[in-house]
Amino acid sequence: MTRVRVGLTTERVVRAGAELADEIGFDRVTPTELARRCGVKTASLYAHIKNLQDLRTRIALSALEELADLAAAAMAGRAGKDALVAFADVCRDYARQHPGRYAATQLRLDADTAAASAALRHSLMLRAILRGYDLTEPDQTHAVRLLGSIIHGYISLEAAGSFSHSTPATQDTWTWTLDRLDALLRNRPTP
Amino acid sequence: MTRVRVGLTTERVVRAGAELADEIGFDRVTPTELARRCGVKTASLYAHIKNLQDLRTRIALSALEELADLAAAAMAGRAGKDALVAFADVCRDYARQHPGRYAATQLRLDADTAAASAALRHSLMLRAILRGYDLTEPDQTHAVRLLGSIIHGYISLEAAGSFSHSTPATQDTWTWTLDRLDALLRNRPTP
DNA sequence: CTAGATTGCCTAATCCAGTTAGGCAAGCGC
DNA sequence: GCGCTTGCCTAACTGGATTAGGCAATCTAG
Repeated sequence: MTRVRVGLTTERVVRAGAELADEIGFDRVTPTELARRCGVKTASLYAHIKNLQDLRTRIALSALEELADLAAAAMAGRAGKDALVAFADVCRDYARQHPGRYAATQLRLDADTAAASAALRHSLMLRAILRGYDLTEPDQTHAVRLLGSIIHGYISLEAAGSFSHSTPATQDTWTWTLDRLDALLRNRPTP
Repeated sequence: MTRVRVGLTTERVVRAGAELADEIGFDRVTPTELARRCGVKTASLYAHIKNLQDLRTRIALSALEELADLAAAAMAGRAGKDALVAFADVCRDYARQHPGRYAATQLRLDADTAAASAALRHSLMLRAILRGYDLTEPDQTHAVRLLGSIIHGYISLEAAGSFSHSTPATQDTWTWTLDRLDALLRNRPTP
C-alpha cells in the first residue's frame, strides 16, 4: 500500500475549496467533496481546517482579499466615471468567472472576523470612487450604499438567471445602468 | 401512551416552516427542526412533504405569493412615484418582518417551477410601475432590471448588516435612494 | 547514512440529520 | 359498533461531519 503524501497545507486546502466552489457552488463545498477533490480521505482535512464553518470562512476571506486586490489594481490611476466603471466591471467579471467565490463573499461573518477582513478595503474603494463626484455628507454615505446596492443587486440577479429570459443583452443593461448611475451622481441633489 | 393527532397538512407544515425560517433563518429550516416545532416526530413530516428540497421550494413559492399579494394591494390605485415607493416599501418591510421568508424568495428554482410561480407577477408589477414614466424599449427593460437590482440589492445588504455600522439612518438612505431613482427615471436619457 | 522526531495521512468509531418501510390507532362513514 | 382511511409512530438505513489514535513518509542531526 504505497501511501502518497499530497503535501496539503491550509492554504492549498482553501484554494482547492475556492475552485471547488466555482465548480459546484459554494454551499455544496463540504469536507467530503473537498477531500475527494484533494485525493485524500475526509478526516485528513481536519489537520488543516477546524471544521466546515472554518473552511467556509477561510474561503470567504480569501475571496474578499482576491476581489479587493483586483479592484484596487483596476482602479489605480482612474477617477470619476472611469473609476466607477472599472470597479463595477471587476466585481461583475469576478462574479461571472468565479461564481462560487463571489457567493462566498456574501457569507455572513461575525463582527470580529468581518472587521479584520478585506471588507473594509471594499468600502474604502467605494468612498474613493465618490471623491470624483461633488458629494458631501450625508449624501456621500447614501451614495456609498446606493453603489453597493446596485452592484451587488445586479450581480446577484444576473447570477440567479433573472435576466436570462429577456431580450436585451445584459451587457447593454449593465452599461446603461452605469451611465445612469454616473449621471445621477453628477447631478445636483433634487430640489 | 395517549397519542395526539396534531392534524397536519402540507399547507400547515409549509406555514410552520415559513415561521420557523423567520425565527432561525431559512437555511436552518430542516425536517428535524420543523418536526420539533410541530410537536411531531421527524419521519411524520414525510407524509406531507417529499423531502427537504421540496419543503424549501414550497416555502419559497408561498413567500413569493404572499409578497406578490402584499405588493399588489399596496400598488392598487397608485401610479408614478407613489407606486414605486409603495412597491419598494412593501418589499423592504416584508424582508424586515419576515427575513426567513424573504431569503426563501431568493431560492434558485428550476425553470418549470419558476415559470409557474408568482415571480411572473413580480416582473409584471415592475413593468406596471414604469408605465408611470415615459420610457420606451429597450429603456423599459433596462429600467425593470435596475429597479429589481436596487431593491433587492439594498434589502440584501441591509439584512446582512452592511449598513448597520454607519451613521446616517438606513431609512434616510432608503428615501434618498427612491427619490434619486424616481428622478433618474423621469429625466430624459443622457445625451 | 541512519536514528529519531515530526507530522501528513490513514483507519476506526461516534454522532446526528435526512429518508424509507411498515405498524398501530384515532377518527371518519356506515 | 365495524371497517377504512390515514396521521403519526417506531425501527432501521444511509451518508456526512467530526474525533481519537496509529503508521509511515519525510526531515534533521549526528
